[in-house]
Amino acid sequence: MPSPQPSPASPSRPRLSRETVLAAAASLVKQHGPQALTMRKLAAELGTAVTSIYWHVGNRESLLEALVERTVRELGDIRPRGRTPHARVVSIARALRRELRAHPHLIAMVHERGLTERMFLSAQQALVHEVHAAGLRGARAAEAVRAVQFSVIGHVLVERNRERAPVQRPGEPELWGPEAAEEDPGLARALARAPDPERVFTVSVRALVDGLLGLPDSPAP
Amino acid sequence: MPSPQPSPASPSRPRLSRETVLAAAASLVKQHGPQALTMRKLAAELGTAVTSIYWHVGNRESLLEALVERTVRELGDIRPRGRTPHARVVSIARALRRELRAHPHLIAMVHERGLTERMFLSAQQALVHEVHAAGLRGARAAEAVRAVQFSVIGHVLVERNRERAPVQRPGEPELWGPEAAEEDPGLARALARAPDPERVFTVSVRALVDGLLGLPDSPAP
DNA sequence: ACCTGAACACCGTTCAAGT
DNA sequence: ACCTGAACACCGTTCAAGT
Repeated sequence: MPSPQPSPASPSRPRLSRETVLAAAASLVKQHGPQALTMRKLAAELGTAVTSIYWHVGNRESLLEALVERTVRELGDIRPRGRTPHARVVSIARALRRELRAHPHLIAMVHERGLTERMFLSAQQALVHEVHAAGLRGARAAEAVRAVQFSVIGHVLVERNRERAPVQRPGEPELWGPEAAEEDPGLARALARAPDPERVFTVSVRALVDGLLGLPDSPAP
Repeated sequence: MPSPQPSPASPSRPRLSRETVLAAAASLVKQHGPQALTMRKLAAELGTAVTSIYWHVGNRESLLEALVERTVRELGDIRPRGRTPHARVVSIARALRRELRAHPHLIAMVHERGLTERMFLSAQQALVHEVHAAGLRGARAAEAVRAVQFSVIGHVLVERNRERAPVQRPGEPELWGPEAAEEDPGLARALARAPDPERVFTVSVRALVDGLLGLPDSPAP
């Protein structure tokens, strides 16, 4: 036994492992998005031959799948805040949005790979609890939970798309010039500005929860 | 002048034009999505050399852009139905959803290319009208319009993603087994079933509009 | 058990050359 | 004005061969 660990081509590099590959891949995705993760760039990053990666992770698709699975597991629990069910549901929605936005590239990847339900399990259970507290039961409760869930995912997807394509042509300013809504200049001004996604989200969720649970100052039906 | 139109390599094929290229590209996208539109497949479809396409449309990206622009122009006007502003806003939202779903591959493409505002102009003006009729003005009216707009786009995006990845793992049935919510078996049953997107959409939009305009049977604030 | 290079079948795009 | 093939720089993946 001349050497316990026969040195590979580049002796300084530590042995390749599934973990190393996943870590490097995660860093590439985090920095430049999934489309920037090519097997060849990844190999270059790791200082190995492209084909070595295949030994450890199978192929590109299962590499991405493993990445997604890992991120979903890392997603934190949701802690509702507030006194009324209304306030607590809104707080869950906001927390959900924050978590999703913290992993911008991964939302779409999770969705495409069918892991959305697992990703939302913790939030879903929290929502069930609050919706119950608000007096909803059975199918109606389920509908309320799913309405909130869909809305949050939808908003985050819209926001992501907007961020990727910030330049809007023709552009709302031109569409909502002073003559367009002369009877309500305040509205025209508001629509001419770029929307504040945070604000749109909050307004929407509040209104949605109002509609689902009954208005905050009115008793549940 | 031996021949008024010197025949190309394949004499049966009519002369290539920007229109022909766009039509063939549109058909490819409609059938198999944007990722199936490769310049080489398109050339094969048209019976030309790949490079001929570049002469007519520049490159792949501007080809897709032209496609999107054309679809946006084709999008029909929205005709609100119903007696109350509430009903009419809901009808606009449903019409919007139907139009978007009629061009499944193009929603994302429109969004990525920043044409969403133009695409929504007609609907936005209809929404402004209804929201005015409901008594909202200025910034509040603008918020309501945008809340509806974001929600519809969001829902359609979520639905599209779900359709592309119909298999959910672990799967809600396993997550919502009988013991999970024993105190409300109706809820557990409802959540164990796959959601009906149409139903979730309707419930969400109704609740959202309730919250934005005031409940349908209560006066506007 | 792990790593390698060569090879295959794909991409989008450029360019000089044809008519 | 329009069309062409050759060439370039990229992909993901397979495979036989090395240690």
